[in-house]
Amino acid sequence: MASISKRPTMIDVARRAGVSSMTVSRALKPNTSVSDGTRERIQKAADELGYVLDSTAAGLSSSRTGFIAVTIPSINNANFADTLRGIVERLRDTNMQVLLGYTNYSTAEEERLIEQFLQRRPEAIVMTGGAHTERCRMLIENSGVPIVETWDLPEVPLGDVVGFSNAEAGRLMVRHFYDQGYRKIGFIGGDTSRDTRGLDRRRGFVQALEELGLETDRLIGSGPPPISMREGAASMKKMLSDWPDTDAVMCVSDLSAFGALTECQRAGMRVPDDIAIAGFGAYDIAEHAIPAITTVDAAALSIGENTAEILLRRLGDADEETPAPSTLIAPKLLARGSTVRPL
Amino acid sequence: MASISKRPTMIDVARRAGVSSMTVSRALKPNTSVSDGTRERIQKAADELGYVLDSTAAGLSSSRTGFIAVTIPSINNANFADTLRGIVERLRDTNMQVLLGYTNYSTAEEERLIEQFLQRRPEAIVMTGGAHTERCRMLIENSGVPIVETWDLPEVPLGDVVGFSNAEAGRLMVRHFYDQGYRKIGFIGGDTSRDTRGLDRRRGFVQALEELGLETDRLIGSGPPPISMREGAASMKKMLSDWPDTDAVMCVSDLSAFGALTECQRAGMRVPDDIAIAGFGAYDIAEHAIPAITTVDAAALSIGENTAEILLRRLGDADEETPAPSTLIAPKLLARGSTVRPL
DNA sequence: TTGAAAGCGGTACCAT
DNA sequence: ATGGTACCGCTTTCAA
Repeated sequence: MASISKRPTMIDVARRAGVSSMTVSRALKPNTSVSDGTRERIQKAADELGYVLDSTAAGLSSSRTGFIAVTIPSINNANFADTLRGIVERLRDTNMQVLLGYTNYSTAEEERLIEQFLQRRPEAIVMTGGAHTERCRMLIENSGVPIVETWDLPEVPLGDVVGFSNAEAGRLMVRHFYDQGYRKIGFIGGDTSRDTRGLDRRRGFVQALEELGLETDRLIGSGPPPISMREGAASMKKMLSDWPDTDAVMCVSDLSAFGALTECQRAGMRVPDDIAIAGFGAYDIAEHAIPAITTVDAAALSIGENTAEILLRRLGDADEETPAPSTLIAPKLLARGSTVRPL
Repeated sequence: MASISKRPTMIDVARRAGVSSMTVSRALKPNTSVSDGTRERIQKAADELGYVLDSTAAGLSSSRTGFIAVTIPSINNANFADTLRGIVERLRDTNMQVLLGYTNYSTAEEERLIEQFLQRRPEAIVMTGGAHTERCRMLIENSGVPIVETWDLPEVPLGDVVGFSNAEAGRLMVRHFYDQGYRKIGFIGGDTSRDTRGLDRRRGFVQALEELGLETDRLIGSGPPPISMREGAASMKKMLSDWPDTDAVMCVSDLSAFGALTECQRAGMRVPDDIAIAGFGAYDIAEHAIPAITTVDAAALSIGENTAEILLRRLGDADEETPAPSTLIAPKLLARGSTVRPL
């Protein structure tokens, strides 16, 4: 076991095993040419000393840090958590590790994080969305680190993209409302540029209303993200007060949709008979609320898995010949009791 | 700007500014003795070259990596996310960075993570709970890295502790039920040793029932964590089928409590008139459900903040004289409509 | 299969 | 206030 003093190094292990430190270095990694006997001896010596590889030194020497930097807007968000999980789980059996940061939906904070991360020499960077400060773009392009942008379809991508059209998600919902016979349709949230994805959903939503020749002024801004149940409830209250005859509302997320739903129920309204409510994100709550909330599933987990796959292809020894394709996810509408009247 | 070739190093900056690399090193950190003029010149040269510090090299040289490793059971859990946020936000203005891993409630996975993290030479490690594999304990003790265990009161702590008694949380709820006149009281979840905190809540719960001379067999196990709405609903179904006269149920978390609540509502039962339901964790959903769900608030955010504070005291240049105290959090019961009958 | 030597890019330490 | 130098612990490279 380790003595009370300094941590043992490869040289200590080498000495104990009667080999050079170079052989120790090899023996500790798979697929290296070290005779079985030597490898065993070295492994034993390392165990006895309680040796632990210093990947800081390894990283400096090899200029491969094994870090993948990932920024998400918020940790406490089931969608981004799922994407992160997809990345982490796909990376588990590699020697890559995720360096996580959350931006709190702020591009300034994102810039700060990226600047910090770049000092760690990550081998790739995964970001949520395509909205970045000018300086952030510059830092990234300057660094030459491969990028994947997710959850969005940036107009000027920094690298690969694994995302979907948020505008399309909004459009899908308008069509669903329309098919169900709703005509006085509103939207809650997605008003601020901090949440560009929410903003895009609202844009697509409004655009689809226009195409159908429907009114487009039933829009309630719920302020800066994260938008949760409280904001959803407050916004619905305002909606009902400003446009009492509204018959369908999409909320920027399922959480705010649940808040809106409870607000309606407190007001004694029946959902969907008096008013239809829908959300976004396919959260658990949407499935379990009574009535269940119609939502759009953007395949958060799959975004993460695809992202990791692309990265491994870029970094790993995988077939470099096939360039990793930008992956376009198709958002799916899940119609449920909060918008569909029982027969 | 950076050329197409290799990243510039301090030596490049030094050359350009006409100083030694040592002076560059100093100039790039605050509170170092470098004349204003020199510092400016160096800063300018660094900017022009697009220089980015390599903290891998810095870490190797100074044996201060700036990493704090943190393991939590699950990313997608508002409680742990809040604790993490408390840590990260307190650390933001320091040069410490969080290295996050999630164990999926598995001590084996925790061991794997810790082993990986130790190679990064973190300056401290924060873990959730006090349950670890033997090997994990050994690795940690061997490493000499300062530890904080959170969300629990381990019998044999590895270092500092910022937590609370989960058993007490269970006891609190039994007393509340009793005060409200409930006598046929059950518990959902917390049956597996993977979630030792849930298990402790259930233990305290059962113990308090015993002390009051009440039946203690209305226990539904909901299987391995994470326990969410679906499991809560299924467990409540079983509870109502096995013990139809149950009049109060605590669930291991607010998410499962919400699932249980919806199950009761689907079954046409009134809450709390026919049955009372309570949860744990003070999630948003507990506040916004109809009726609002009685819960226990364990101050997740504050656990994180306290943890970070302790770490900074241990690592930083702060007053070393006062040894950082183990911080005991008192869980608070929030009584709400799901257990309290209106007058 | 194994080893020797030269860095990787910074910082500690000691001079000046 | 600034510079020189050794060295952090490992891997790359080249030789044997």
